[in-house]
Amino acid sequence: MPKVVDPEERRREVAEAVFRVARREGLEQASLRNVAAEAGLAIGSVRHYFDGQADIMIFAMRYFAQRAGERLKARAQRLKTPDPDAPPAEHVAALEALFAEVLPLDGERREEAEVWLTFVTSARTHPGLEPYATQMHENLRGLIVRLLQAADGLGLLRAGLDIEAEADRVHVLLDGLTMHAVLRPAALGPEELSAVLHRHVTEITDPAARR
Amino acid sequence: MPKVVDPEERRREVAEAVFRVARREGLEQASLRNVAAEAGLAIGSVRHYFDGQADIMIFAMRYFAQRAGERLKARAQRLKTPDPDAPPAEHVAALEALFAEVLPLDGERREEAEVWLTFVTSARTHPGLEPYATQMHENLRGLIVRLLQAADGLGLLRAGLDIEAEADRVHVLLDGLTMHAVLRPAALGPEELSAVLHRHVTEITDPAARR
DNA sequence: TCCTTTATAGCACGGTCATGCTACGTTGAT
DNA sequence: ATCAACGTAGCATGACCGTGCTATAAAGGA
Repeated sequence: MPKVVDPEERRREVAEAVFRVARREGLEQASLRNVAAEAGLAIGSVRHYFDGQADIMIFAMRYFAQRAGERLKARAQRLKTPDPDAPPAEHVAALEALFAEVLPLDGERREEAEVWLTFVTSARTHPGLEPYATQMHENLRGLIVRLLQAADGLGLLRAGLDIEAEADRVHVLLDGLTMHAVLRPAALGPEELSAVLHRHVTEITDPAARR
Repeated sequence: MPKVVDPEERRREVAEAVFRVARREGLEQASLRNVAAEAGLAIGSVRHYFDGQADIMIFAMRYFAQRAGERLKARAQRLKTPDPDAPPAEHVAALEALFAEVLPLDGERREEAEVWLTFVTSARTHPGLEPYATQMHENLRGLIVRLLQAADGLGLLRAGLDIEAEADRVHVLLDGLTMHAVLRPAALGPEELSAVLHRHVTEITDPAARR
């Protein structure tokens, strides 16, 4: 055999090329030819690792969803403060920081958000991609619910809040912020994103817990 | 001449065909051929009214943005209660109803929202469409600011709110709701949309104004 | 050394695309 | 009745697309 290559690694490299093309020119330009050129591979080589163009798309989105899910979990783990004796204000700050993790506040996450928006909107008319859009959606929504439940358990939230309804509101707010950051970066920069999130977290938490 | 036809009307019919194709199969399928077939016209006929495919796209989005802007204005006009003696609770309800006007709560607005999302996301990688995406964005944002200022003038809002920041939050919330309604209709139906909006309006308005 | 396996490369085909150009009716004014 | 203007239709071209298929090169076990 030739160079001894990890096939899965190659597929991931191709997927990264898909991401770059999709960010730069849109997913509809992620043709076999364009992707191969972007990856620096011959068209025949790419086809050695995929059944066809549809296969590339599906792999790329599955890979993206899986990676995004793992990062989400890792960040949640890292920021989870298991210290029940910390002052409530710290818990509130930790909650806000966790929500902020999914916002495109730096270049890397901004790029990730561009790919995310491209994929989830394209999934509406590409049935093969839909399962992964659903998976990402439910991953985030599940995390939000768990965080709000934990916060409520610590008495951080305003009294009488409907957790499920508030989760909807936070979810919609975070995705709306991400969408605006991607589509209108001049109008909604990192500071504005953080400001809106801060305002929202402040409003759903108990004033007594913030002191 | 043959049938005596209003050219502008013809262009609008073609644009409607673009909307239908974009909703059903995505904007990337809105080729000259597909659009002509959808409009029930010969490909040569369509080309008689447009310079080319790019011209069709730009006209379609401009037409969409213009129509959406007019509907927005008309709805705002219709619902604007110029009666300063009405009880505050009615004013709050009117504010919420106005925000609800932009949400895809029925089939027609749902279809409109699908086209909207397709266009604004596509505009990111189609420079010719960007001006109209900006226009729609600023139309909505401007309306929200004016409504919040009017509400604040009537003393409906909580004390100490930053109108501009709150406008960002409402804007992001409305667009996030619309996006979720389009992409995940099963998870976020009309009732959930209304519930989230109601919760939000309740939270930014003065409790005293709601009685 | 040879030969099987695997990576890489690319040709050829049929299809769709946008578009330049030509041709054909149809219509209404002269 | 004639003809210029305009709507309609479609052919020809060249580009890009996905994909079936074949060919070459490299590597490691026999």
